[in-house]
Amino acid sequence: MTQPVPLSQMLCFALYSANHAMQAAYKPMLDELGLTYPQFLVLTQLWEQPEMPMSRLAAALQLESNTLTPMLKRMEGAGLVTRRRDPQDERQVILALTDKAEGLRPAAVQVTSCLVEEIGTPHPELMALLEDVVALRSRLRAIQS
Amino acid sequence: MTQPVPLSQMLCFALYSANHAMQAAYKPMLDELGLTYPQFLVLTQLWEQPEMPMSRLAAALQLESNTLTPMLKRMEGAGLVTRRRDPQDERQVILALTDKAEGLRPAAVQVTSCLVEEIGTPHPELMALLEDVVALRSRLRAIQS
DNA sequence: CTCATGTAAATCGTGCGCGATTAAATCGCA
DNA sequence: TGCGATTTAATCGCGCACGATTTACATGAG
Repeated sequence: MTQPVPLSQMLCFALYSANHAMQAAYKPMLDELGLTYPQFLVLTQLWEQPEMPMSRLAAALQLESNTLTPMLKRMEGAGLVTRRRDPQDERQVILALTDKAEGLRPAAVQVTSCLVEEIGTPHPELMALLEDVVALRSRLRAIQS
Repeated sequence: MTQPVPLSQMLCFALYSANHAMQAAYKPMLDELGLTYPQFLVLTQLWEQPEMPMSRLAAALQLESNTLTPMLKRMEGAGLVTRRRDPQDERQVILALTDKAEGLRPAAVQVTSCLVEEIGTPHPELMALLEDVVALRSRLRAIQS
């Protein structure tokens, strides 16, 4: 059974390329806000809760300090977040949204709803797909092999 | 309507993080073959058709020369592919699999079927998810905004 | 034949992701 | 109280992705 499965029928490639297509679809709108796609995801989390330790953000995004530290420094440089050490535990860095980032929130919400509209798939179907993708992610994370 | 949708309910983040989880699940097995995840996708295409111009590979993976050229040079250095100019059209680069890369094919097929097993989702459900993700990708590519 | 047009790859710069390591602060236990 | 173990960020190196530009080659209209 060394029968080749073509790339077009591999779930891993479908995810890979759909993710790229999603980023490409967001790109023109995020460009206008001066955000990269990962930065947009970070802000989405912080718009939910505007102050949190970096460890919490890392858990939410499933990213580590080697990715987040430089990214958050760029965002700090862009005036989107502030970073300060927790006085109670100097190991931790507390992130907080700036007013500038708060100001981007309505536009960002528009970006997503605009994109959902452009995709054109009925909302219930999108939610069903969301659940399936989240379930797959859970099973993948459970592997650890 | 600037109501925030939480990150956990955004399809874009589900795709983003599921893609990362997929790459992480493949990683230990690809490490043993000495392949990165994108290199594995390139080989999957070339196992289907062991010789093709770079432009064709680029179309299949939806990547461009600025990504593929350095990656294929690394793969050439690793003895996985050969690169030569098309004598009929010196602009084009013809890629071909080496025997070494052909030799990896059975192991690679095992990798994927092993992973499908570990995920544990019934095959029909995986195929249904594949179709849904592919359909989403099509709609995203159609946007162009 | 010539030159403008077009096309395929390569190059350059920037921003992720992530493995591996390091540095600093805290914790826990004798 | 002191000291090893743990935790949290930061740092370093490398390999994608991708926008923008450049170079080499091919093509076609005049």
